[in-house]
This record gives sequence, structure tokens and C-alpha cells, in this order.
Amino acid sequence: MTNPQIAAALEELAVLYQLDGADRYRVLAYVNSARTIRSEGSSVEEMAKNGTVTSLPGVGKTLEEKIIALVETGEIPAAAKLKEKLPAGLIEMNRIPGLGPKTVRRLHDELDVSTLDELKAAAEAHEVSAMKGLGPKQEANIVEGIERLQAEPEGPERKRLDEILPIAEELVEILREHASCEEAEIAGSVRRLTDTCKDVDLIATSESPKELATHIAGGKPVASAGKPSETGVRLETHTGVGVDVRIVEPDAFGNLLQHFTGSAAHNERLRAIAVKEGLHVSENGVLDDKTGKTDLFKTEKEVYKRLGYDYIEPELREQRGELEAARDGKLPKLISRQDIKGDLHCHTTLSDGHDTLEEMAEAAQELGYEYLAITDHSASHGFGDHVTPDRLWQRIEEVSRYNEGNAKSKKNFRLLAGSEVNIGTKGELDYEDDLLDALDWVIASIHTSFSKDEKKMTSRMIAAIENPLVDCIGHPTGRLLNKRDPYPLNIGEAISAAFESGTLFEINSNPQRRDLNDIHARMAADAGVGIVINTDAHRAETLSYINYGIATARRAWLGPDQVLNTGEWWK
DNA sequence: GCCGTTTTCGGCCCGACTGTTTTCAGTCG
Repeated sequence: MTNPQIAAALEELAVLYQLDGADRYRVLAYVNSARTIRSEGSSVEEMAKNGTVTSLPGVGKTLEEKIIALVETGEIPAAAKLKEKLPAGLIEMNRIPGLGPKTVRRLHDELDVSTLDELKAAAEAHEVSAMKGLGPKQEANIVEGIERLQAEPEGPERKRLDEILPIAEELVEILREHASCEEAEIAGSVRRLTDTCKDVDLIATSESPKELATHIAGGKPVASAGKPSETGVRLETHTGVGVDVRIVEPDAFGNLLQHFTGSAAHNERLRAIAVKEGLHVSENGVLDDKTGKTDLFKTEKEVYKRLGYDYIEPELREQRGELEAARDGKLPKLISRQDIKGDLHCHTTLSDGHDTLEEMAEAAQELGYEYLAITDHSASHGFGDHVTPDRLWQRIEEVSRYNEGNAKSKKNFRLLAGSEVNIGTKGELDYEDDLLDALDWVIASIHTSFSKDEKKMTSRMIAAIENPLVDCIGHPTGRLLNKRDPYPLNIGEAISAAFESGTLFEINSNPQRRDLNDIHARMAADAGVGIVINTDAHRAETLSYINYGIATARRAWLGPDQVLNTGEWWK
């Protein structure tokens, strides 16, 4: 059972407890433990079985028991029991925006409704607005919410960062162009550069906030807008992205930016620690119990300093140890775009790429790189764009001639002859050893047979890792964001094997992949596995995807020393 | 349900908004 599956089961139990009227802090304990488990790199199932799961923060004796029952029997007894008592429809009702567990429970008890259809019928018969504390607006909201839920049962999909970032940047420019706008920034998960984002948070300072809110509401990308107010406005773009714009007075810009950048978990921990020191942190400032005074700060750096921390980069604010590190002066120096000296994974017209070897080389030099590995697909790629051994031998010659030409003109740039070879179902590669040996650089990737079980996939992967001719594993888990789950793989075992054999792992920068992800990349680097950040570009323009890979590396706490293509070509 | 330099019980982050109410509970981020 994967960590996200365990987390989902605990979240469901939290909702069930909530509907059952449990103490809110008990509910919170389940929500928090689910969050911890979701961002844990090691297998929580294994931790539960070997008795170490209580080492996770927020997981105690009771949760340990429940997790063990879950991984052994597939369900948590307490959840099964509550499900007998509370119809499944109640969990669905809880997903109606604006409707929480308290109201859902009252609707069930007082109107005897157990399904979405029954609730909708009751609302349409105006039974809801007849209840104490509920009125016509709630009733209309319920009908609308049910219709939306039935049309789109999964709820709105989170957008990938590359789909949402350009919109956020366009909107923040529209804020900045207004005369009354002093400062405007992207906040929220977009600023933390997460893989996917639910919506866009923008913050700004202005002496005429309502005017600024009205201005952004009339922006070109905006399809609809709520009522602009003194504190901001809520928008929806033509592409269906929700946008929250928050505006405050200029003096509190640092507090506001810190607050709305999140993550929620980071801020909750930050505030909990502050309370012990008599400080209360919010978007409106830092209140000191001793003096009764609230301090406002123009920059985030000052906010963190006031609370006793070094400045924490947004990508690190995920409640993964960054607060402790910032207090002890032990935050890592993160990698940045300027550190990257070359790209070690791209495709040309030889296989399925759009541009020629020369065009890719040209683009790499424009990015200031010193080297670029040409890694077209291998002999069994299929789709009519496989590369035969003969053709790859020729390609090695072409690369060599290109480099000779460059040497004459004294350019500090070279191409590397490489390949992205397929890992077969038993871990075998699809070129002969002498050809692989003649290449400068070999990436091995899994492109077929994703549905084998974890044991088979792991041993297949480890066979490739242990092959001395393999330099690097490409997109190691095979996921496609919002499209395809990672194949089953024991990442911990793969990391150990890679460390033993000196094989590198790739962070694939394609924004649909970002694979390794932040959690696994941090795990691999902590275990001493070398990381390379590649784009897997299939055309010259997409060499710029490197920024997404760097974002993942930063979220993984990586510095330039842990990423090999920050130095000159080493082989 | 978890946790501990306010320790084994009594706390547990913060504020805005909404819809319903005349002071607030519930929901959300």
C-alpha cells in the first residue's frame, strides 16, 4: 500500500469522525498525520510493520494500530464501523463547497436524507431553508453544489505548474501596471513551484485597494469576477483557473506575502512555535504578548528574522524540517539556474525529436551550456522512430565531426554521443555492449510494461542500475502528472542499488513528469546518490524546461554540489 | 489523538467571510 493510499484512508476516517461529532482536535490529529504520511519518502507500510512508524511526527500508538490494521486487512475497523452508521452519501455531501460536517450531520438527522439526490429533492422542496440557522442562500448553494458534483464527480483537477504559471505571471503584470499598485507578487503554491496547483494566489499593496481590485477584475484573462472590495477580489480565468487577489497596506507586505505563500503546514508550525514564545503571527503582523504591540514588516526576511529564523526560500516551506534548520543556521544553499553547465537528455530528428542535432546544439549554446548529450531513443522504441545500431554508430561519428569543427573555432562547447536505451522486462538493454561502451553517456529508462508488480519492476530496475554500462536512470518512476501514476517501484531499494553501483538518477524537468519528484530526489541525494537535472527536450525551445527540474531540485533541498551537471563534463 | 524546557494532563494557529442572525457558528484557506 502506497503512502498516498494510507493518507487517503486516514483523511476519510477524519471526515467520518467529524460527521460523527468527534472532538475537533482528534479529527485534526488524523488530518495532520495524513499530511505527514503523504510527504514521507520511505514506505509507511514497511515502517508500520517494523515498528518505527511512531517516529513520524503526529503518529502515536493509536494511529500506529490503525495503520497496521489498514495495511494488513485493507481497512481500518473504526472506519468500517462508522460507515455502517453513516451512509456514504454523507461523505459526498461534505464535498459540497460551503457545507461542512456539522451542517451535513444536521441535514441527515433532521431531514432524513442519505444521498445527494435526496438532499437535492429536500432543498428543492424548501425543507432546508425551513431549518433553524439555514436560509434560502444555503439552499440554493446546496442545489448548485450537488449539480456541479454530479457533473464533475472528481471535482476540479489541479493544474500542472506549466499550465498555471504563465497565467499567474500575466495577472501579476496587470496588477503592477495600475498606478495605485505599489507591490504585487505571486504567492501560494505557484510561488513554491509545486508540481500542480489548485488555484492562483496574488497579493498586492495599494493605497486604493478597491480601485486596484476593480482594475484586475477587468483584465483580459478574466472570465468572471466576484465583487471587488477593500481587501481584494476573487476571479476565474477563461482557462478555468481560480484566482485570489489579496490587497493590504504597504507596511505589511512582508507579513502578507509570508502568510499567503504557505504552505498551510509550514505556517501552522511556525505559529505554534511562536505562541510558545508569546508571539502571535498572522497576515496582519506579529503580536508580542509582552508589549501588546504588533510589528509590521515590509519584507519576508524581516518576518522570519523577528521569529528567530534565517530566510527560508518558498520552495522549502513544506514543514519538512525547514523551520528547525532555519533556526540552527543549517538551511542548504540551493541550486539555481546559473549553476547548470549542460543538459544530458534530449532528442533529435533521429528518433522522435522535432529539431536536428545542429539546431539542438545551437540552442544549448544560447543557454550558455558547455555540453549537451544527444540521447535519442534506442533500437526497440517502436513508433517507426527507433534507432538501429548502424545508425547510432554513424551518429557517434557525426557528433565527433561536430566537436572537431567546434574545436577549430575554439568554442567552449561539446556534444556528447548518447542514447536513451529501453530497459526490457528483465532489465536487459536493447543495444550490444560494444556499442553502449562506445557512447559518452547512457541513460536507461522504462518505456514499456508498466503494469508488472512492485517486486518485478524493482528487480528489473535494479538490473539496469547495476549494469556497468548504464550511467543514469531516466525519469525513474514513470509518472505523468494528472495522467499516469508512477509504476510500482520500491524506491528505497532502487536508491540503495544506485548508491552501491554509482549509477545516477535523473530529475526529468519536463513539467508533465518532474520525475524524480521532490521527496524522492531528496531521499536519493541524502543516501549519496548523484543527481542530474535534464530536460528530455524534444525540440530546441523546450531546453528551457530546465527551470522546472531546478524547481524540483530546490524543493528537494539540493545544492549545486549534489547535482553533477553543475560542473564541467566529467567522464 | 498527540505531545512535553508551562511534561503524563490540558492544551492544541489565525483571521476573514458568509449567511444567518442581532452576536455568532460554521466554513475556508
